[in-house]
Amino acid sequence: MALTAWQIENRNKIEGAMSNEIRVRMAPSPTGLLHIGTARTALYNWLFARRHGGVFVLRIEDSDRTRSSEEYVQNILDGLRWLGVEWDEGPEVGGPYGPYFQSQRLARYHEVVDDLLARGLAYPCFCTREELEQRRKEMQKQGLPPRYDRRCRALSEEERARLIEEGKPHAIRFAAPDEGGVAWEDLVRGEVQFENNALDDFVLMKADGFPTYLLAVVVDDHDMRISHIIRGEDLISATPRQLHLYQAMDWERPQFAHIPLILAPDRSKLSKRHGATAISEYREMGYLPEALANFIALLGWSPGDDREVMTREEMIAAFSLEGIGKSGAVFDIEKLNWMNGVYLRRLSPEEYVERARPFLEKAGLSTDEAGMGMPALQNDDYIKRVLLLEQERAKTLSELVDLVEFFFRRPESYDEKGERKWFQREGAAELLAAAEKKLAAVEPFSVEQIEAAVRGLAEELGMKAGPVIHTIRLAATGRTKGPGLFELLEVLGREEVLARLAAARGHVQKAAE
RNA sequence: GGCCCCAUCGUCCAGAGGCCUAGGACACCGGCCCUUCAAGCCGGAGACGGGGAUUCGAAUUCCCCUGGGGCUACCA
Repeated sequence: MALTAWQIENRNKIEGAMSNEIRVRMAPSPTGLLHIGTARTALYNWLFARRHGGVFVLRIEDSDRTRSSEEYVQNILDGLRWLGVEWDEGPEVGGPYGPYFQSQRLARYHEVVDDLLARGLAYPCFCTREELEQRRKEMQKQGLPPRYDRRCRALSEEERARLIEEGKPHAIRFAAPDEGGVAWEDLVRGEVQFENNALDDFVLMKADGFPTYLLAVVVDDHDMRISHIIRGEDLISATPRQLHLYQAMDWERPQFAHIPLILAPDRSKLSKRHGATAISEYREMGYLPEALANFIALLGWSPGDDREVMTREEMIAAFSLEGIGKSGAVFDIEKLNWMNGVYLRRLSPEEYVERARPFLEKAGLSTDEAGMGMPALQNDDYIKRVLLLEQERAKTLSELVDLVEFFFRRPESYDEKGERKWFQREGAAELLAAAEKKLAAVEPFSVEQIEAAVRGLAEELGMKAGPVIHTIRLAATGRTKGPGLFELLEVLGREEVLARLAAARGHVQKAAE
């Protein structure tokens, strides 16, 4: 761990001589999967940096030793990259202000704490968790705000030395001012102020030698020369304490912008119990990253006009902190579905197929395992044609699996309502038999020829085209909805179509007995 | 409970004193198109939480109430 105060001061003097450049950061803690809300905050920071030609830093706040995990770090990195939120400095890309993991910056936090300790702005606290917990309960019972009673602040130097000598575990607390107040000009909310007497002597360094969030963010944001802190509203109450630290260290404080939270339909903070909250889950559900990013960007921000579907470049050009609203936004998956559909339809055929294919493969639909006994159908071209027939209907990539399943598996049953309507009709079996015969003779087996044949058949039978089409559709797919019948039959291929019609005819006859 | 934040259609946004008989989008309803479903197009219903104040004039400013939310850890 190479960071020392001297090095940092020196470096800042050299590099920072005149860099009031915009530097923002996202500082997730790897204690869970990348959350929708975290991702949106990252996006806003990224957009802000790009808009102003600044730098976007990613820093991993793994100062909670017990809850952080490598697996989550990877999930966060992957999720951000997938969304197209690339960081200029941070894990795996490095940068001049690293390391970008708080667990690797321990010496620096101790350095700061020692400085505070030496100046009497911090003190060791020997209270145990249990003691603290009990006192908190008592205070609450008495209707008092549960603040630390500062008893260790009153300890004499001798007592402190003795307890430390004894090896008694202790945390380090900040000696917070109890008079006056703090205020800052929040870039989205305007002036926000707090009274100091509502704050208590918060912990800077835990007994395990790891910094708390409050200490680590301030030190890192300062060391990494962060100019703007754009973060969730849930951290608004952490701000006054951070401000006190900046003041204690005599560091220039950054600008703050607290963005509203993303809410669940019941208007509470979006959490696991409301369903999918992780970016990776949306990825698996088949949402396109550009659609998801576009959608979450609009949750709390607007370009100022009525534009909604926007490219990355348009968003960058239009982004501003003024465009961020103050109230929480409910995550409406219905609208996401719509927007994802828009993006899906706008994809070029090639790109669309490329993105959709993995979902079919995962479902086993493009392999022999599908067990359809249709080896000829497993080729590349077939999959492409199948996928293309559903491009305008799909809302998500994973939904495609169901939409397209009948192309890989013969129907084992038929849609109930459809069966009643089309199969239980007078002459249904005969109709299917006639269709078989007719389609057997179609040459070539193309959309145009198939259409001509089917319409011709209807005419010969003295029927309208509709019923004939619907009956054949049900026989060939087992369903009442889907792509245009002629297109669908062409892709399925003559052999398979005839087999399915025959099977359906058998089914109808059997049911009639 | 205490501290802090917020408040326009069901939802996401526009609206920064007269342009608002409040605009767009999703969802919803109806119609068109059509072999179904989707897509697309056309139309409809749908909101300024309440009360004061300022002003010639308020969705827009101020105050109060109400409602919602966040925080209140040796988590971040």
